Amino acid sequence: MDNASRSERSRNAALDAALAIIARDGPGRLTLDAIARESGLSKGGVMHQFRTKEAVLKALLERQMVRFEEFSTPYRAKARAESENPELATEIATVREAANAPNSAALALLAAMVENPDLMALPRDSDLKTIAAIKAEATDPDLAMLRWAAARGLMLGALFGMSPLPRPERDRLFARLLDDSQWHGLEKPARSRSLKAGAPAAKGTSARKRA
Amino acid sequence: MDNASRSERSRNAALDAALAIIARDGPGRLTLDAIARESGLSKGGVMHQFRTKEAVLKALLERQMVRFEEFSTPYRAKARAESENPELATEIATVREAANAPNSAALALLAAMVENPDLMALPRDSDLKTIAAIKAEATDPDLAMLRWAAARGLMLGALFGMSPLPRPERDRLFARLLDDSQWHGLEKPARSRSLKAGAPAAKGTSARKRA
DNA sequence: CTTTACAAACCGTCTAGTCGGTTTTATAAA
DNA sequence: TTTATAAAACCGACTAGACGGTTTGTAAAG
Repeated sequence: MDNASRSERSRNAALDAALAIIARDGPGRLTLDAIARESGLSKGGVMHQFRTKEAVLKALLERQMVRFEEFSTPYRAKARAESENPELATEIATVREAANAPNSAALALLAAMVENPDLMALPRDSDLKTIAAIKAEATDPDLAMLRWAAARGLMLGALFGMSPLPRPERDRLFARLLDDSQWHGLEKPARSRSLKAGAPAAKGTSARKRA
Repeated sequence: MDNASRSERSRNAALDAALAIIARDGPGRLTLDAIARESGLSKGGVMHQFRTKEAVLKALLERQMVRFEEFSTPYRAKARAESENPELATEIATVREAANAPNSAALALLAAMVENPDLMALPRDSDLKTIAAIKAEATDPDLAMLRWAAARGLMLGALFGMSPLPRPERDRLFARLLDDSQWHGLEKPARSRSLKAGAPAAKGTSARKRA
């Protein structure tokens, strides 16, 4: 095997091992020795591929972000044709993917946060763009943000073992979040101040979307 | 000072110190020596009150849970008179509190997760009951769960520094989540299960999209 | 022959937990 | 109140091991 492939194989083995450890034992147990043990490499081998532990976390974070982009890009292409809010739909579907994948990106995020909070800047910047895109396409930006927040809440709950929602229920909730037609009842135009007390005109105000 | 008070004072000092350290330096920096330094106690004093580090985390988690119950109980009493979904309203308001409090329960949760994921069982059990109560009172349980999930998403995003939502926007979103009148447009009756006696059974098997 | 990938022993530091000893509080007999 | 004794709270030096990272050595690729 040539050197490039050999290196990549080792790097991936190390990152896979890191994910497995975080998922199984928690981010506090992620050590370089543990990575070496779990991956089958020696510690020297790991350190040859990553000069520091922080480099491992950074690489892990970047790899996971790439993977989710590989999922979201084709999804977005399809969603643009089918959905009223393709950016929101893409984000929700991607987050659903993260919730269902056993070794998700969010685990990497958690480990990064523990070790070095600065690493969070990477996903945060990407989030900023996502949020802007979601708001830009929405008739009711706040409602869009709430759908986005709900997706995140479901994912983080599942990931951290916090919310004990069974899988089928989670799937059902994600499906409802994704379905634009289920949210038209309460959209409020972007620029109007809150009309809490007034006549809400709940049912039919939604038809004037782009149809 | 009598022994009981002295002990409690020391225990609280240690837990306060732990929270401060997590908030300031991150959960990775939480060590027994750091707790001793920050609290003014000696290492031996800390170890006398808590036999292991895990015991510290457990006590911290439990204390924070109690505190949030102290917030939520009177809120629930008021909400029962004012809201259609008092359990949901209470939970959303409590989660908002956690998002805004500088030394939140969620920090303790984070530290526990890092050190020993098994400790998450404590809040998980409490969550189970909350979820059941929210569903029981809802005309549209899935929608209620989504409002609940959105609140969690907002809180966790703020906590982890993940979502860069500015404070006023977060407040606005929480307010909308809390306001029952804003969610009536899309409620769907609970699926045919005897949740509420005498509830008019939904036509057909499922929640079909509204035309 | 040079460079790259990996192995394994090793180093200094940090951390959880221990231990013998000291001070403070509790109990109660004188 | 005083004094004797025990128990609980507290201290800080110490230890064994884990940790991130380095160094030295070896085999394969180029």
